[in-house]
Amino acid sequence: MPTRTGRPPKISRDAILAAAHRIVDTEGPDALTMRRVAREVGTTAMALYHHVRDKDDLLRLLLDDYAAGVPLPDPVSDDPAGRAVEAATAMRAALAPRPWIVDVLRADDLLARRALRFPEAIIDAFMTGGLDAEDAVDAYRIIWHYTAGEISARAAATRRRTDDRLTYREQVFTGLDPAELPRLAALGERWEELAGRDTYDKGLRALVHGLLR
Amino acid sequence: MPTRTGRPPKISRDAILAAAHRIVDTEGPDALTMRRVAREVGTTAMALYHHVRDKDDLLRLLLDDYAAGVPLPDPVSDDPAGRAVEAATAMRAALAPRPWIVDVLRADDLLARRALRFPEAIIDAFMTGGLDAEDAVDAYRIIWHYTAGEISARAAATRRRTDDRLTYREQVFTGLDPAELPRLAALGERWEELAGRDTYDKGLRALVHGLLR
DNA sequence: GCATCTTTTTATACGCGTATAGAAAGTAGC
DNA sequence: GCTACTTTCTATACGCGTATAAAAAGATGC
Repeated sequence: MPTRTGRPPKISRDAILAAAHRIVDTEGPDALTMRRVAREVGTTAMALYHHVRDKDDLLRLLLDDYAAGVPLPDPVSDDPAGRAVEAATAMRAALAPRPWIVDVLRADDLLARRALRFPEAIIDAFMTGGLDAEDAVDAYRIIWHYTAGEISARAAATRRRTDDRLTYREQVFTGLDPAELPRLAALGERWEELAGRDTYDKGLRALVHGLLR
Repeated sequence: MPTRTGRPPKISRDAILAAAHRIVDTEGPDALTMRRVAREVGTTAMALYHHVRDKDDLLRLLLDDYAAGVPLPDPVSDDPAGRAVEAATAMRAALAPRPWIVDVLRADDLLARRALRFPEAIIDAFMTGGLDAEDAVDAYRIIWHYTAGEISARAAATRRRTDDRLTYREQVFTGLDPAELPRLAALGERWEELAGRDTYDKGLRALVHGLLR
């Protein structure tokens, strides 16, 4: 008997998700608060908690929806290393504009249901390259850690820059003792410029090469 | 004339830092709130803001103190790759038990003043290995991204595990379609076990090898 | 001694995530 | 029609980081 008992719901998880998508799209991820979502669906913040476990849960659902829409391009290279690089690059390209996703997923190695194409492709590339299953999973997780670290560093740096703190790094780098820190002292003010470079691809290739060796 | 005008301070930055250290040491980083620190030094939360810019600033100062006490062991290897691996491993060992540091420093490539020994040693190893200054800085930043990503993933996973969500990953991995995701479907429940492994060293060596190639 | 200026401290307030308690609105058994 | 039971929603509250405004407490110039 599938009859439902209890007070009939005024809102649904889908409605919550739709509202959340609207808010993120139009006002950015910072605007996504439980109260804001509640207002959007015409209820109170606490009512949401009967449909999602907590805000993290909501973000995970949001990401899963989002991931479903991101295509994994067909591989171009035919060597395993090239395919691993391609898949990881696609994964990073999908995530980089939405660093909040990384903050949500850090713990879970990008394990959102509808994002699994990315790990699948990377693990497959490594196994094709001769690694056994365990080593391929290790390789994937290593690449994930690198990717997550790079994206969230980049996001934090951008946030910082829009704030104020151009000065903090300069502060750290002024008046270094060349006797104690010769390399850094020699770099001096160049750090600021060098630290702005996008090194993802370089690191990724080094990683893939080293892992397939 | 170094005479001070204005209302004499009741508290000092040093007192705030000392209190913060006490709190983190005895109650953990989650207990470190501005109000808690204020109570510890016998004042109100807002009074702290005349001595530190914001909570992030406080955390950075805290980290700087902490970094001063962590030794960088003398190198054992004499090849550059070995020295880079040693320095990075020491850096990670210093940070891993205190993942909150990584959250604070993500944007700044571990640029706390008194932690500069670590980048110095890593950049030096790479330059000794034949890279020019720019490539060595790139190499350091790549290693930092990897290290930061690994530490914060590990920390988030641990937090997750102490919570509840043993189930989330299982959820994602049940009922995969072997036609669509053959590699992952074949792994099945083994993921949980494989994802627990510590792959830092493996990735680090791959990275260093790839970067010095 | 008193007004002025500067620095620091306090008071109050906002929106955040979410814990807790209880009210509301249905179905089911009698 | 009444009571029990279940589910959902609402009200209230807590501690968080911190913005803003006002008060306090000293030095300085007259």
